[in-house]
Formats: sequence, C-alpha cells, structure tokens
Amino acid sequence: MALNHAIMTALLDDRLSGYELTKSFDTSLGFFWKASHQQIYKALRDLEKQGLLESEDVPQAGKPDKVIYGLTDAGREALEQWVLGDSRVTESKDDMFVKFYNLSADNAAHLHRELVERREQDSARLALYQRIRERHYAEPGTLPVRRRGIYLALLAGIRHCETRLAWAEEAETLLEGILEEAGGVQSAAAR
Amino acid sequence: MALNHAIMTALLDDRLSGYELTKSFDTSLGFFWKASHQQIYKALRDLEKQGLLESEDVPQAGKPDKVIYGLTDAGREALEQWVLGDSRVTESKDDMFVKFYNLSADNAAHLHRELVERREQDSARLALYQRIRERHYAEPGTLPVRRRGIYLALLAGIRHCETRLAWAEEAETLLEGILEEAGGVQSAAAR
DNA sequence: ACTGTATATGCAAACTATTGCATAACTGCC
DNA sequence: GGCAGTTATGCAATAGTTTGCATATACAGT
Repeated sequence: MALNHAIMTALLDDRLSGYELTKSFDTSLGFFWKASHQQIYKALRDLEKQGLLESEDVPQAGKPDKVIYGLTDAGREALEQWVLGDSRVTESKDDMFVKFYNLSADNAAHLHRELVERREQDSARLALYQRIRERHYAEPGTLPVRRRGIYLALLAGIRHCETRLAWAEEAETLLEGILEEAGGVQSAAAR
Repeated sequence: MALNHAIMTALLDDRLSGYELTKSFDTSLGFFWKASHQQIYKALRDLEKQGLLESEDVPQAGKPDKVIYGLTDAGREALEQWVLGDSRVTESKDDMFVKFYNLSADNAAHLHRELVERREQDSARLALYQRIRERHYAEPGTLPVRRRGIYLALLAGIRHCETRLAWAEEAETLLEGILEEAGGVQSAAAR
C-alpha cells in the first residue's frame, strides 16, 4: 500500500498531526496521492501500532488539542526498503475522458463546462507549483540529493498541468466548433 | 461508478464478450480506466441484472464458448444521463513519484531502473497511439461528432505520454549526476 | 505425451477508498 | 445569544479494487 508510505514520506522532515497531513496532502504530495482525513487518521493509528510511527499529545490553547506523529527508526528503515521495491503502476482513472468517448451535440455544452472548470483548477495548481519552484527549487543543481528528488516530482506536476491545459484549450475549441454547427442547425430549424 | 460506464461506453459500437472487453481495456479506453477481468465479468452480470445490457451465448468451434453483451435502450439512456452529470476528479496515484520524495544516493540506481522501465512502456504506448491516430484520426475535422470526442481522448493520451517521456529523460539525467557523484565519493574512499 | 500459451469465465477473501454521520473547542460576525 | 466557519478527531456502512485461486477447451511446439 502506498498511502502508508506516502504518509511516512510526508513525515520525513516534520512531525505532523492528522489534520496537518490532510491539508498537506491537498498540495505537494497530494498531486500523486490523494486521501481523505478518515483514511489518514486510520493509517496513522495503524502505523503507530506497527511501531513505524510514534505519537505525542499536544495540548493547544485556543484550538482543540492535537496528536502529532513522527517517524521511528523502524519507520525510516521500512520506508527505505519500500522505495527499493517494485512500483505498481496504478493507472489513472478519470471520468471525464471516458465521457469524451460519448461526445454528441447534446452533451458538448456540458463537457465544455466541465472542461473550463477543470482548466481553472489546473491553472491554479500550476501557479502554485510554479511559485514553489521559484521560491525553493530555482537552482536544482545546488540542492541536497533528496530535495532534488522532490524537485523532479514538482517538475512532473508542472509539466502535467501544462500539458492538460494545452489539451483543454484545443478540446474547448473543437467543442465550440460542434456547438456552432449544432446551433446553426437549430436556428435553421427554428425558421 | 465509472467502471460500469466505461464498459457501456466500450459497447457503444460493438457487442463484446468479457474477454474482448478485458483486452480492449488494455488499449484505448484503458488509458483512462483500467480494470481486471474479474471486475469486468462481475460488472457485466450486474449491468445485465439492471437491464442496461443484454447478453447472448455464442457457441464457438475451436475455442471455448463465449457470452457477448450489448447495450439495451435503457443502457444507452443511462449512459447519456451519466455523461451529463458531474465528473469526480479521481486523482491519479503513482507510487513512483512518492518514491522520488525519498531520493538518496542509496536508492538513485533503483529509481533510475524503474524510470527506464517506465519510459519503455510509455514509448510503446505512444507508438501505438500514434499509429491509431494516423490510421483513423488523421483529419479530425471531417469525423462524425462522437469520433471527434474519441480523437480528443486519444490526443490527451498522446500528449500525456510525450510529457512523461520528456520528463523521464530529464529525471534520468539528474539521477545519473547523483550516481556519478556517489561513484566518485566511493572510488575516492576506496583509494 | 508434456508444456506453454491463448481463449473464456468465475468465486472468495483481503484490502483500499468513499460517504455519511458524529463530536467538540473555539473564533468571528451580526 | 445564535450561527457559520475552522481546527481536530473518529466510527460505521458501503462501494470499489486487487489478489489468489479455480476451471475448461484447444492449438502449437518439443
């Protein structure tokens, strides 16, 4: 399972609570592995039971108390071993592309809307990643080894967003063409 | 659930058996939705129970008999309605990128190997998609509407592969740099 | 004859993910 | 004083996926 390993990876540098992990999974690492808070809290308890994480209760003023987790030596060791194993190629699953196989004059407008929405999300994410890149990864050659790995992942995220954005523009243009054709037929029929 | 809808989508034009669907899921549609044969056979039976598919037993000589499935009118209707609903953005999950967050001199060689393997797979897939494009989608403007949707999906697959390939090359170069540094340190230490 | 590969289908257990609901402390706003 | 929003954690049911196993026919090569 990679959720456990993704969580341990997020804890490599910082000791974090479930809540903080949930939010950090929305940004950087989350591009490659999404998880809900229910999954994360459960995984944290499991990993602690296995001795790969240790927890500490942190009372807070002005906020509910929290539990922060950190890697144990066993956890670090297990993570290193996991990296050396085979990756399973979990293919991406995306409703929207399947929908494109069903394109018709009737649903082109709907797909166009979904595309615009998706494009806005990708734009926002791309902007975020580019900010991170400029601030923290401007000169990858000078970074310590592990940071260079994170740089590569970030770069993959950036490239991926860019590709999707360019595709979305093309797709929107093509859909608009279909909508115009259909519109023309409709107004002709309306006469 | 999109597996059911992906299956119905694959049956839009053709009546197929579970086995044929399993194989077709390895190619075109499979880029956006992977499924094992166990999943597919079960989904087919469920969809038939719901009246969205109909089946027919086809005795074969020289091969085991098979059951082929086709969309019913209710199935076509359900599929059209599904397309008009919201897509859930199932984020992609990929072990390998998580592993890059753990990059070290110790695992760089391993990640490099995985990368090369991945690149070979992407290359093969890209070649396949480009052949399909040339043969069947060379002039997208002249295609019927639904085929234009499939063209867009295919294009997304092509772009995606190209992006990953370009990234993999960069990543390999960076990893080779790390391996050389580590190699240098080792030979220095060996003296 | 034996082995491997392809065709063709399926069950059952284990694992992973989603959805709905629940609790509780505190902040800021009207 | 009430209500919405954020922080913080969790249970339980359902849905979906993977893995391991199982069966059976037939062809091609050794």
